[in-house]
Amino acid sequence: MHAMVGDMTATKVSAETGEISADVRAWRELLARHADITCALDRALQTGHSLGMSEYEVLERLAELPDHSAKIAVVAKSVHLSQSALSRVIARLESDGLVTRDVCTQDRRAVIVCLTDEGLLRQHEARATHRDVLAERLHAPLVKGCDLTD
Amino acid sequence: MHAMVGDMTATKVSAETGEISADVRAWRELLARHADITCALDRALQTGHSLGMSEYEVLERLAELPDHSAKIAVVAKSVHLSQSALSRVIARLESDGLVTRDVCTQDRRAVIVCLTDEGLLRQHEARATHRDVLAERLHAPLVKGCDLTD
DNA sequence: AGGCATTAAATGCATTTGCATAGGATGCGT
DNA sequence: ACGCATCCTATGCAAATGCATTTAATGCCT
Repeated sequence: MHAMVGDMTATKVSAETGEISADVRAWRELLARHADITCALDRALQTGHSLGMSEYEVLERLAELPDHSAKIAVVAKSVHLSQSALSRVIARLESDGLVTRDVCTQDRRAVIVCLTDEGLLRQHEARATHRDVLAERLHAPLVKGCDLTD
Repeated sequence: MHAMVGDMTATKVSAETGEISADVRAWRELLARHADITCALDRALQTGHSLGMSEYEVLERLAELPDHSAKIAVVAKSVHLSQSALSRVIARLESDGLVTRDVCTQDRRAVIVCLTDEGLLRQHEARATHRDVLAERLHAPLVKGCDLTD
């Protein structure tokens, strides 16, 4: 059904002693790294470029495409947002003049999002900030303790 | 000021070709892993134990302590929530009868959170779910594409 | 053509979160 | 003892998110 990870001995021991398993430690590190970078990235993008992380990511994905446009459903596949959240992110980007939304002529249910010139410019400006924050924090040692016994 | 990571040649090339840098790839993987596990964990804890992830984490930290209690400010150090969000998580846990909140007698500004018997029980029940989800997804290959060119 | 399941996107609503602020307690300097 | 900066928690408020539902368009089957 699904793979067995670790062995019963280790599980039993950690349950008995209250020790923290390797998985939990790894998970907490992932959480800590994610929180650190997300926070820094959000602040940097917001203060420097008036963009939230979700908005930047959509711009980024579009900028990577040859024609800077795609159906919303396609963008959804590469962004970790619910369909409704993505719909609203794109609505915000549109009202900021960074993307356009046009009904797809082939499939009139779909909407094609396309980066405007201003959107492409903003993405390029923000890209440097984005790169710098990642370079600075992606591999840096974590500061915050993962558990109270540290 | 801050360390230079990578070299200008690589940066220039990726900027020109639109290639995705190693940092960005790593970051997207981190985001994808985080989203996948967070989503699964939240669903599993919610449907199985009526607990959100934030709530579970607070219970977990308290359960690891010998006396199952700590000042809120101490818990805050191991959880990635704003002070206000943590305050509300603890308020929810209290109204669910899983923790108690008592003003610290030594420092009457502080509040001591303490796991109730029911809280400890719930944490123990949920711990198995938590462990299983991590074991299943922490090292599993990622399904969702990280960029639109995949 | 008509009916029906399916798909795409938008919207109402409740929840969670963070920021800014307020309220209360502590401790230190004078 | 008084004043004042600091610390700890709670709360008002706005923004972002997910779920459920709605609206609209498509494709298929008969």
